[in-house]
Amino acid sequence: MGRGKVELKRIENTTNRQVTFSKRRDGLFKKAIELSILCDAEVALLVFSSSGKAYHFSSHDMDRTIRRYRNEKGMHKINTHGVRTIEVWKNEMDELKKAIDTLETKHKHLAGEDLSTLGMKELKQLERQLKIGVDRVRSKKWRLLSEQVSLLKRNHKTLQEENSILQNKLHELVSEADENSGLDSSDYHVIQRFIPDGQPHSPLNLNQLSFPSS
Amino acid sequence: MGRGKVELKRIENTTNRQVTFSKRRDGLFKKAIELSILCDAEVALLVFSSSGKAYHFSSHDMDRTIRRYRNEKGMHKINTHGVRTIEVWKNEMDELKKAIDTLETKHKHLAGEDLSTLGMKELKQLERQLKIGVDRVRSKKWRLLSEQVSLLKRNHKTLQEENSILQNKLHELVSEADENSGLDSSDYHVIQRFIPDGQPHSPLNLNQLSFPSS
DNA sequence: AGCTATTAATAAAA
DNA sequence: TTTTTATTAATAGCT
Repeated sequence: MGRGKVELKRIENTTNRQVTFSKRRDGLFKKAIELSILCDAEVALLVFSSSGKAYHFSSHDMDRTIRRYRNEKGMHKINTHGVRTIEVWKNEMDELKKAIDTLETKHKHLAGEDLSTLGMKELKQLERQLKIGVDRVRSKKWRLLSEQVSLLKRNHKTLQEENSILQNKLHELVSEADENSGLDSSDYHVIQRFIPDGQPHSPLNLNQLSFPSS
Repeated sequence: MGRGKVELKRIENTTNRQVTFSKRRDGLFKKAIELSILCDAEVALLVFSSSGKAYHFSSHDMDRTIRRYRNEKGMHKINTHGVRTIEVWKNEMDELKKAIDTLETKHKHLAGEDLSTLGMKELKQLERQLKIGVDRVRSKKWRLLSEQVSLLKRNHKTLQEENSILQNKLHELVSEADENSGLDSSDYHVIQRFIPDGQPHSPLNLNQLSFPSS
């Protein structure tokens, strides 16, 4: 793809070789990038010119890709060096640290901090996410509250029933006493004061209930 | 270089993507080999397909090239100060993992997931946090939008000014021509068509503007 | 996997 | 180095 074919062997003319290196290096990196994007592949490329200059590309994280490569090979020959073990540990640590960084950044964004790097698109997405979060938290709060209320109602009903039974029994006792031992009406009224009238104490600790403000 | 151009973005059709991967992968490795031979360069290439299969090439020794890369980056970590025991490493790892767990849990809570372990108090706090986040994101969005709008306005004003200057000049020219060479009224109307009437093209690329939906 | 119509890369020249 | 141009090489869409 030029004005003539080229043999696959070292270009002896130095200038020519350098020019060709520049062009083909650019082409190679372009192709590497295209492959990684078009085909969703993980690609890492390292190039050193004969003069010693370094060029590199990695679609993901270079260390991660190298690690992945080493793991592939490592399956074959486990721990021949012993040094590798430490390398592996280090790599794992690096990954964990990176994961933490990512999470912390996300967390800050969700808290509305460090937003200066975000564009309108990201901000909109973030707001959507936050709204979903708020909605879910609210619905969970509501569910909790409903449970507590229905528990209260059940309890209340039970108490009312118990209460009316107690009232009836008390009335019976008062009537019996009235008939059998002739107490006067003032005594009756004293006893009446101890009969609750439909507002019993609740055994529920009301401090455990807290109502959402919205 | 095919029967049509291809956008630089992930190929969505799976079959197509796999076929393209095979072809371009072969092409990429061929190019890498050619570069290393023709230009006497040290090249290392690692590729993982999206399905996880590994492919690699290195003109010299892979580990040597990776080492060279790490040296360039100054990645040579100083491991000279004392030998760390495995216990210490483990502890550090565990701490990092714990930190990740904590962050992930928080993250889920902010997304409104896994709320079952939370009580009303925590839910209220969470909601408050989320609201703060939403407010901040919204205000950031608003600031961005305002900037975009004021940019637009400035631009618009400039254009209007330019426009009226141009219109005046055009009118002057038309008047002169009218007086000096006695054009009839039909000619004048032809010229009139080229006088813009206050709705100039904007040099701003309006696609760069995105307005929040709320 | 092969086969072409096309596009992309690039060798040589300027 | 960079640009241009003539050729060769790579490959996208089909079969």
